[in-house]
Amino acid sequence: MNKKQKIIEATIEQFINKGVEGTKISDIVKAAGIAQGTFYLYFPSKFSVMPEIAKYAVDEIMKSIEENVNLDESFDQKIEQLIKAVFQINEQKKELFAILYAGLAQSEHLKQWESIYAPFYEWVYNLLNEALQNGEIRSTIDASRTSRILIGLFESTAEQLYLYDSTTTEEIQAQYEELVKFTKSALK
Amino acid sequence: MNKKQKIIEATIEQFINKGVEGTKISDIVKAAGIAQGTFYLYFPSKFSVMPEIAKYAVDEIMKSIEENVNLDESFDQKIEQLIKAVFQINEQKKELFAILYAGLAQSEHLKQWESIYAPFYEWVYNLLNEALQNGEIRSTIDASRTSRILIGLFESTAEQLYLYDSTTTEEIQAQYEELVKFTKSALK
Amino acid sequence: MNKKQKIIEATIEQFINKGVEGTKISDIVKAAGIAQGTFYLYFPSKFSVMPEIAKYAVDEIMKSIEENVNLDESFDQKIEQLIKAVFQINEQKKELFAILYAGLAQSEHLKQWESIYAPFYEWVYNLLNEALQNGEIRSTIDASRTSRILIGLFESTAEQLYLYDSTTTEEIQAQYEELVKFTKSALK
Amino acid sequence: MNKKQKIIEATIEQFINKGVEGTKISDIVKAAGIAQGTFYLYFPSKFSVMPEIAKYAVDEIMKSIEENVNLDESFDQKIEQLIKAVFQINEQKKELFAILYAGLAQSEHLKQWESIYAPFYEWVYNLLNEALQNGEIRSTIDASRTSRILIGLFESTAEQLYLYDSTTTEEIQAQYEELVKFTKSALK
DNA sequence: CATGAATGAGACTTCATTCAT
DNA sequence: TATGAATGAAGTCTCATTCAT
Repeated sequence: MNKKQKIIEATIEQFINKGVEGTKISDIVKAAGIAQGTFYLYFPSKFSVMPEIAKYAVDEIMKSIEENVNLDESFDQKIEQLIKAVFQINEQKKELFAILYAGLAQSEHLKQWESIYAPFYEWVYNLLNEALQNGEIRSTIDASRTSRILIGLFESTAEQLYLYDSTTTEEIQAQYEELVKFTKSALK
Repeated sequence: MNKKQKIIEATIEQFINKGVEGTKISDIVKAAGIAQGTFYLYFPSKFSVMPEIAKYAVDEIMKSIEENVNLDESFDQKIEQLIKAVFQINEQKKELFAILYAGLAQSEHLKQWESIYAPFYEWVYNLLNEALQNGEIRSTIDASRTSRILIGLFESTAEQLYLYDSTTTEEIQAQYEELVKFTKSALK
Repeated sequence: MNKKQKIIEATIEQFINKGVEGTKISDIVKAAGIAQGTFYLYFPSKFSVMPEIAKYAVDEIMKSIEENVNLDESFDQKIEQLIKAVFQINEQKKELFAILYAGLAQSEHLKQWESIYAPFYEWVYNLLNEALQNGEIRSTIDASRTSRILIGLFESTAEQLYLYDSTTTEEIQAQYEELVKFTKSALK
Repeated sequence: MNKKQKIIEATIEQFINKGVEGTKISDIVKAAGIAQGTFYLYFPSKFSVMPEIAKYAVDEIMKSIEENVNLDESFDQKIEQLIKAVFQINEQKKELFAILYAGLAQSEHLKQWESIYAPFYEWVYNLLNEALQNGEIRSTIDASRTSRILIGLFESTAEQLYLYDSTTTEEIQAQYEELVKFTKSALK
């Protein structure tokens, strides 16, 4: 594997284990099995690895969607599956997403993340557009604006649930169902 | 003003200007006009000032709600006004909320923030409960769960808008209207 | 002794022993008997100690002049004594002056050194002015310009001699005499 | 051009722009258009390029002398022209000479520079010798010693003038004239 | 001869924390 | 309580040098 990829993977691992601020460059290079100076050949700082991590996270989201959502089913079912996909990936990679959500609030890199998140936005946008054409959702919906609203809605709800280690499975299931009802109703 | 209050205000100011990680204890004491050692008489670290900041932020949210929401009007109007209140305070204090949202993702303090956020949750919870009793929203709504969903929905949408300096007023207005429609429909 | 003074003395000592570039901040603080961080309370870098060193060197020059030059004697004798003073101090502190001459060529600090060297310039200027009034030197001399020429002449000659460890005493004596003749003739 | 020559020229360029200590090997190889490791095939360190730079500088001095001094004219005119030549080259290459003067004070390489400077010393030495034979200067002059004194005198005066960016043309002209008078008088 | 990615020792600088006053 | 000079551990980053190709 090339060294850049090694650095990215080691950084994700260390960020998850120790948090962004708690991670030292020396932790990263140790985990990556490279020399201290080598890190700086590829990135000027640990923060500049963040976009790569965001790309990885969005890839994971998209993979989760692909695995969970059956495009042949009804719109309602696809919404359920989509929410399930978001919940699942947030559960599996909760530390990773905690890092991303915290980092997202640092506006300096927002522009970059706009483009990194694009595949997710687009997927939801297309879903809504198709549903609009099929008359499956109310015609007053603006697909572009609503795709942003939906993504924020799903992620904020998932975040609330999974960042608490103490949340029970029943609790999560109940909140999932509430969110599904809420969303379907919102789009009707 | 007593020194503790001075420290809290100086910390908010510095966190907003330089970010949490970028703020040094020496910045805070300089801004507060106190000696370096004095800080430690009140707080063990800059992070331990965070709950005070969160309290301040929730106070600001509640003030914005009180100013914007007329409890005598219809449920639909109250929802509109509530969203307006959330948008307004996110606009006015966007750096402050950026800090909070970033901090929220660090699960260590989530428990504390649960209780700090309580007034806001409760306000929305009561709003929903009353609407349920008046038959103004669908009866399948769980007021407690939905209050969390709504708060996440409103704040994530506002955050997306205001953390971009480049978002236009028209864009914000349009997104506001989309969100109002979305929310009303969700609760119907 | 206060810590700033300790730093200055330790820096001179280390610069002389190891050269400017060869001296580490850690060498200075070790020699000064203070903590690493303390250095930065007083100076932002080792280079910023240079003006203090230049002041010290000019003090040494002026002390050497005071010790060697008898103001009551004839102009010719005072010139001889002045050159002797410059030679003596260049011999005694050759490493210190080597550092200064090297540093002088870095134009960034020249303005500062102008003012630090002022006492020496002024002393020579006054000497020439008095001699002009007494008719001891040719009237076509501009005291201000010639003071700069003389200082350059004396220091460059001394520098050439003392920076070579191998220069013999006889050689130095002969060059001293040649320089005295040269200077007297120049001013006649 | 061969790579060694490329390295020398690139080093001069970089030393002038960034100073000796501020220049990295990587700057040199970039400017020379060669690979990092290639530098070490020709020089063991950046400092070891210094003698080559000194040779270049002395070549420049000698060229300036050849251009400015008409050997057929009177001794007084030749002195004027010589000083003009030194001033001119110090003006044109002030950064280069700043580097040399600073480097000269590092005694380690003085021996080498003795021989590099030889052509300049010799030229002045011959000038003085000839003038002695023609009775154009006082017979008490030792040509060898005085050639060193003169070179120090000219260069120190020029250095003082040109290292200050702010020195005016009039000021330079006046100092030039004072130096010419001074020198002629010294040799009479 | 030439390359240039990789190395890693080590200097620099910061800054939370202490403690004598 | 309050002060602020001093501390020194710890992390960042640089850059000369190497060596497999």
